[in-house]
Amino acid sequence: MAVKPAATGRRDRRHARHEATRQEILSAAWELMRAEGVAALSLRALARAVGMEPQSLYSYFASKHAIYDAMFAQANTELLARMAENPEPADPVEALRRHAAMFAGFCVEDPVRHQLLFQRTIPGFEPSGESYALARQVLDGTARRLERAGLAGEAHLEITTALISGLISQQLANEPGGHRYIRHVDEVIDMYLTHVGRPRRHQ
Amino acid sequence: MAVKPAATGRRDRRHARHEATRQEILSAAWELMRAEGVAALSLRALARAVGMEPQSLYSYFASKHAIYDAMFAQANTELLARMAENPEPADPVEALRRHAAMFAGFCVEDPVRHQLLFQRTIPGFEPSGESYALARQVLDGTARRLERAGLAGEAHLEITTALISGLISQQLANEPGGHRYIRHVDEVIDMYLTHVGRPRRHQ
DNA sequence: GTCTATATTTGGATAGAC
DNA sequence: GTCTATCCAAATATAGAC
Repeated sequence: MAVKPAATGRRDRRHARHEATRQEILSAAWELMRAEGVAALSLRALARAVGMEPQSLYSYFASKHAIYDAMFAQANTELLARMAENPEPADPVEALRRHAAMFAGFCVEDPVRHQLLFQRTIPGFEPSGESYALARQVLDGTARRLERAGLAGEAHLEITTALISGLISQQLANEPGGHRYIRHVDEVIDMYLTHVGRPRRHQ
Repeated sequence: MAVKPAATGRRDRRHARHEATRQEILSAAWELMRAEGVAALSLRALARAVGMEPQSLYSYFASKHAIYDAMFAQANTELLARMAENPEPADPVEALRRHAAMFAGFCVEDPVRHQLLFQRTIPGFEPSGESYALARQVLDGTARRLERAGLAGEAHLEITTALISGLISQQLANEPGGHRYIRHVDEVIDMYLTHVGRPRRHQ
């Protein structure tokens, strides 16, 4: 449907402003969550943080779950960007190690984000199909790297993600901010490679 | 302080009745949690479940957190009992495998209990010192079995618990009720034993 | 797009009669 | 120990004026 250029420009500007406010709200939501915990996010506190009345948030998000969903999508997009910019060495095993290290770093640098993405602890929240597709893309990226390192198939994906996510969750639970557990990520990957008969000493 | 036998008997009966009601409340709380989720427990619903007014619960527990704490202690006590009754073979490696299998089974058989015990997702809830001591006992039992299998020291405890709990949490997140992940518990233990130079093939 | 006003539900907790 | 009555605070969400 065609519109007059002038009207389009005005509409674009309005749209851009709307988007900017949305982002502002999401930023404040992340900050609040980090301070108070994932479950403690409330529309009241969020509105106060951005200088609005709680009701005005409904001009930007249809519900509280819509905010969670936008955050879920945002976090997955950020992770996909990290994956894209993370150098992928020609050596597939080294690439796998780098990927795992990047992933672990991403998870532990923001516990609240990790909780939102990988633990399903918010009662009643289910990511939308659109947002879930992003999460799926992340998993596909991991699967591709595993395949290249000779670990094709669901079973390898399941076990390796379980082992690495075990290190991550223990790190977050017992020593947030540290690296006592996740420093063993490379070791665990090599251990698994050796275990399945693709020995490859850690360099 | 001495009391008359008759009075003592009456007090004991009263005390027993009080204890029984407490247990009834806790049972209902577990049931509700399993149905609605850990975070969704409310005093109103709990009271309705046991046929009381919400306010009457305060005769049995000082607060909602006190209920969580009692449940936390109860679950740890149950786990300690399982550990005690679980046969401990003379062979320390086999004993370790059995222990891990029992632990994994305990965790996945009740996701809500697992969440209460091992994920800290209830905002503001911290187990009391008394309850925490029980959790500590559980960990000590694991450490003792690791030591006997030649895995003394904090590092081995950290890594093995991370790996096994990774399998458990993936199991609960992706296939609750199944065993696609936890069936690899023995394999992971053997893999780790081999990795640290205590090779011991799975029987 | 933002506000005021308000609806509705729910939460945890206390006081005091019985 | 249990109830009625209540409090207070907070939650999400809607209607309608401006």
